[in-house]
Amino acid sequence: MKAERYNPKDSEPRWQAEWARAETFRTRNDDPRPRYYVLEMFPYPSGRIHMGHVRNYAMGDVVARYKRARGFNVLHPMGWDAFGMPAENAAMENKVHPKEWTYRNIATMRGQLQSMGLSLDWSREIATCDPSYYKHQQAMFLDFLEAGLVDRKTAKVNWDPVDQTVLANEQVIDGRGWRSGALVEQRELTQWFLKITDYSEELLQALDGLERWPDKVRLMQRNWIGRSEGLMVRFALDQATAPEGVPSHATDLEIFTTRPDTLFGAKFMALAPDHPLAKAAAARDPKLAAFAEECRRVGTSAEAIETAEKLGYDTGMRAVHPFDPSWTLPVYVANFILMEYGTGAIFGCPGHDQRDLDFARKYDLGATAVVCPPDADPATFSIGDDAYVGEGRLINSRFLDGLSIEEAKEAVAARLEQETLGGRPVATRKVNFRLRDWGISRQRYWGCPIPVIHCDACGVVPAPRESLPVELPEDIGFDKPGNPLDRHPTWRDVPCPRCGGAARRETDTMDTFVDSSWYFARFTDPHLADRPTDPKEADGWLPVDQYIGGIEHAILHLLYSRFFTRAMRTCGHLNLDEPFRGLFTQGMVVHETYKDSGGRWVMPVDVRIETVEGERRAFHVKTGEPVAIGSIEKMSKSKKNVIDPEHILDSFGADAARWFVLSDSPPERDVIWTEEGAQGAYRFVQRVWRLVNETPLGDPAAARPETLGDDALAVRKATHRTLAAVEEAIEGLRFNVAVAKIYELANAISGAAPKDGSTPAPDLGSSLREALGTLVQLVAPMMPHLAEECWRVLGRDGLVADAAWPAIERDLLVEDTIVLPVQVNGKKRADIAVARDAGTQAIEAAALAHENVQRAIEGRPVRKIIVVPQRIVNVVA
RNA sequence: GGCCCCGUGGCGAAAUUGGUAGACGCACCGAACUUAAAAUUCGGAGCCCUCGAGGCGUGCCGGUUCGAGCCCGGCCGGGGCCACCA
Repeated sequence: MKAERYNPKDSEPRWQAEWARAETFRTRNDDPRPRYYVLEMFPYPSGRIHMGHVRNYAMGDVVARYKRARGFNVLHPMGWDAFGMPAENAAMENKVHPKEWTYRNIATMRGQLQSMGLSLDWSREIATCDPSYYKHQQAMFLDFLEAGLVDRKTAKVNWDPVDQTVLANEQVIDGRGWRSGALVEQRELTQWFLKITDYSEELLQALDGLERWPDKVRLMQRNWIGRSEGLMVRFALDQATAPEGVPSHATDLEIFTTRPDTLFGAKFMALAPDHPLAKAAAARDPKLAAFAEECRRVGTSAEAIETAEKLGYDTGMRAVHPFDPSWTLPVYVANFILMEYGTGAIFGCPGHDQRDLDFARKYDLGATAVVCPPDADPATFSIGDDAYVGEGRLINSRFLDGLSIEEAKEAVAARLEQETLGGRPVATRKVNFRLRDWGISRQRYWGCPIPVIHCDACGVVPAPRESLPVELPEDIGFDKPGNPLDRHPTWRDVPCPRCGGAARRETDTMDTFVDSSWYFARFTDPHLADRPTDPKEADGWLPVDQYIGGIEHAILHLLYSRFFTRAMRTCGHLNLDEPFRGLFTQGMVVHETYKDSGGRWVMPVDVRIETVEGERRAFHVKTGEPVAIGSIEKMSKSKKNVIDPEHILDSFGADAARWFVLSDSPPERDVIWTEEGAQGAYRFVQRVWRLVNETPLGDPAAARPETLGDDALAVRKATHRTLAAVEEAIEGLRFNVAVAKIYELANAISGAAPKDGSTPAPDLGSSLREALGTLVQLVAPMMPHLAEECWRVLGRDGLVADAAWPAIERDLLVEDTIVLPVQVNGKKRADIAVARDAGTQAIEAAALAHENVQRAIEGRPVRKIIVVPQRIVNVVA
């Protein structure tokens, strides 16, 4: 009964059609079973899926199918992060409308994903560029506006003068726009901000509760939020030195410090070039103005920071030390002070801050040690080339001398809080965050319009709710740079909703990160017309039980979503804090690179690998010429080391592709795509098919005999051991381990089956039948089409996709006799077989009786025997 | 500069979380089947040697322990994130 080879090209579309027909993966909100929400980060519709998608969605699909089998009502939806710049770039390059380009790509990619056989509920599909989606986003913007969560303020941005748009920091390369190549300018623009900083403390604290998130991601977010505790201290300005034109109220200079303990080591003050006091001084000092301009020009984005010299300009002003009216400090403007952090001003303590020390050495400002290391002599300790930032006790600090750093911080805060300057306390305790508000204005067309109207008389007026969605106009052109919305008078010019006078729409659109900050909530009830969410459904499904995506979103997308969920809670759209209970960040798919003799990159499809004299060699398939094998890199068009999933799905089928990206590497690590590995996966597809078709099983109607022979029992034990192991591996998202365990079961089955094709004894036959059924079910989450086909061959009812996960017979997991390794002085010398419940004394006796053990002891007295039940015996002699 | 992660056969890796290191796969070697190849099946394989009931072995050095891939300290190498954050 030789079976035909399994043909995925025939089988896969058939089962996909069957699942669609039976609505197998349609999820109903009124299903009473416990809920489980699996979500993979939705794709940007760039044109075609890539291997990263295949890996991401294969993982999510394993979880989704496994949880379905375990009896959960699983929500596993898919959508499109469909707004963004590539659509506009395509419009400019290919004269195709962004909308048309985007929807065409969605159609292509939907087809590709469907050919992967994913257990998705396509009835819940959403695209963020669809007015039925962004309508609600606009409504929520208005909600946030009313709730005080939106701000409008000026901020410095990277401005590309050629493309006439704002660029994100990542889009500025060596000070030039990534598209236009034009020198980027720093511009002050009035922009919309979402007040994520209102939730700084909460977003930080709640990280502790995200136990099923990778520590790495939590740490990255913690650092990004960047909480620091310190003191705001006001230094009086020495009025004799204050230049004219400094506003009379600016009698003091406020700084933020985390090291108030080092106040007696202060040598200078430094201001950001944009600090109001610096600007006022610059107004009367052309040289200072030129210096500040120079600082601005260099900018802070580039990595030139590493090499940038610490530069300062002495304003001539002096600030009075808070603990000594006779002690004044020079006030510099310095290029390394950021206006955005703290107050844009610092006091410099060269002794205990390396940057301050560098600055002080350059301008000869001195350095006094005020913290003495525990092992140093306070009388002689001084600062050399390195600032001292470690623990110690205070010196040279008057009333602080002898205190620890913590005690000194407290003492300084306590005293300065009591003192006043101009009627207000000199110092206040303050928690500072690195996190900034989220600027969402983009000068682009292909994004969600910000629903406000600008009226000369009334100012900023929200678009009336009944006018939503503010839809993007479709009659636009990309022949000129800049935002087409700006050049579209019939769209832009509208009457003011308040006074009826001439007004114009906001032409900025929202950052696309806004779109992806709530899509997971929309999936819970995606066709709701009047509200973004039904809070009952959102609360019922969320938080997402398992979210899977790339580590590149560790900060922005995941932090924005955490903020957005809280903002939505504030506005009554749902009632929870955290969107994602479990987060998994998967690794990339990487590939070798190839170069021909001319140094040109060669695509993997044009390369043939051979082993010549035990060495891997590559040749060009067309010319036959040798090709150099280069390093393994992330798949990229520029290095041409890209494998098109479509090609793989075509030649090996979806099951083999899925199986391969799940095997080998642990899912959080990069997986190397190799032709051999893909073929290996395909071989396993065929092997399972052969096992199911060709393993002789005897009469299918025969009942399993009461007593099993050794070989039949071994098969049953292997089956249930594998079942337990695979279950644990999938629960832990350790798909590579699950794959390995499945191989072991396959090996056990082929090892136990009669080699000559003869009919096995009834006990073995029924054990093998059970083993094959279990194998098919274990394989089903990963290779669903093959599994359905095999399920039918085995004569089982219905779809394996609907079948309940097999129950483990725990009795089969425990052995009556176990083999224990015996060590002598930590080196393994023997194995002994003992009863599972053998007592310590019996085990010790058996161990000592073994001749290998006796020989290793060499007649020395046995000092101690350690018996670890079920594990090991160690004889210490 | 700060913070963090990772180093195990030729390769990807596994190791019940302190208890037999190298499961499983890829590549490789041998055998069977075949006119031949592919496919398939069976078998081999960490390294070293004097081939033994042998020695060595999880980047390197040291420590804790009956016992360390796993814990602690210090190096070396690779990678990531943030980056003048006061």
